[in-house]
Amino acid sequence: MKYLSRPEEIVLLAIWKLGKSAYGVTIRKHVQEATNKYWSIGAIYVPLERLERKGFVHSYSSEPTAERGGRSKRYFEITEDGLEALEELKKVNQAIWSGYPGIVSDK
Amino acid sequence: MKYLSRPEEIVLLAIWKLGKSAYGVTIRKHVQEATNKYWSIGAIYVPLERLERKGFVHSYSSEPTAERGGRSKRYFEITEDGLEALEELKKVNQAIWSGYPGIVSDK
DNA sequence: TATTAGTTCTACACCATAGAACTAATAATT
DNA sequence: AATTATTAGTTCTATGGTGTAGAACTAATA
Repeated sequence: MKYLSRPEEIVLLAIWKLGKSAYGVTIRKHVQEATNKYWSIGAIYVPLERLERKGFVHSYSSEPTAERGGRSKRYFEITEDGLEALEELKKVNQAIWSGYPGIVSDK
Repeated sequence: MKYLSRPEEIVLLAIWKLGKSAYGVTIRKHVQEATNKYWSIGAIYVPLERLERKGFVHSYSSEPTAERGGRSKRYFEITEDGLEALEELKKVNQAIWSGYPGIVSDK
């Protein structure tokens, strides 16, 4: 299994953390805060599209909300395969970083 | 500063860990063991080339050794910029993974 | 001349990233 | 009430860069 690219990893983790409230705008906000960097709109939506095509996330449209501009949102949720990919990635990360200063390997 | 791609991260960490003995073949071996996956020759050397172009590593040729096929090796060493990039990456990794089960954030 | 350790080369599909354009809702204006 | 402005949100698309494979090449000893 190929691993996820870094943007895919970052976006997928954001979805995992956001749970039920994961849609384009909240994901982007979360990612920008976590990485402390500007992310363009495309830098979020393109990986989202690819994650969905690969089966790591699934999306559905909500009802519009009754606020100005409150159009229907496209919510994302992580799939079983997505969870597995995260576990796999976690293992690889721990393996490659183990021994580096400031990294606690929890065994 | 853009982050390193994943192959670049993996290869750079391998160089860091290998220290004085980092050259193409040992790097490849180390990376394959750490990730438990097959890596083609190009999958190692191309990122190496790019890391050098970006100033994260530096390379030099050794004297040939006196063994069959023992031609001169191209050793790699991590630069100051490379070390900084690793520190930056470590921070990003900790930020995006914090809160995920099985991750110890050492604060 | 054969064999071996090691590196260079290169091709191509896929990915990263930016941001303009589009959509569909409510609010303001006449 | 009809029209226009504003807003939240998503879709689209272009382009340069990256990921990955492995064949070809090189330079040493057997």
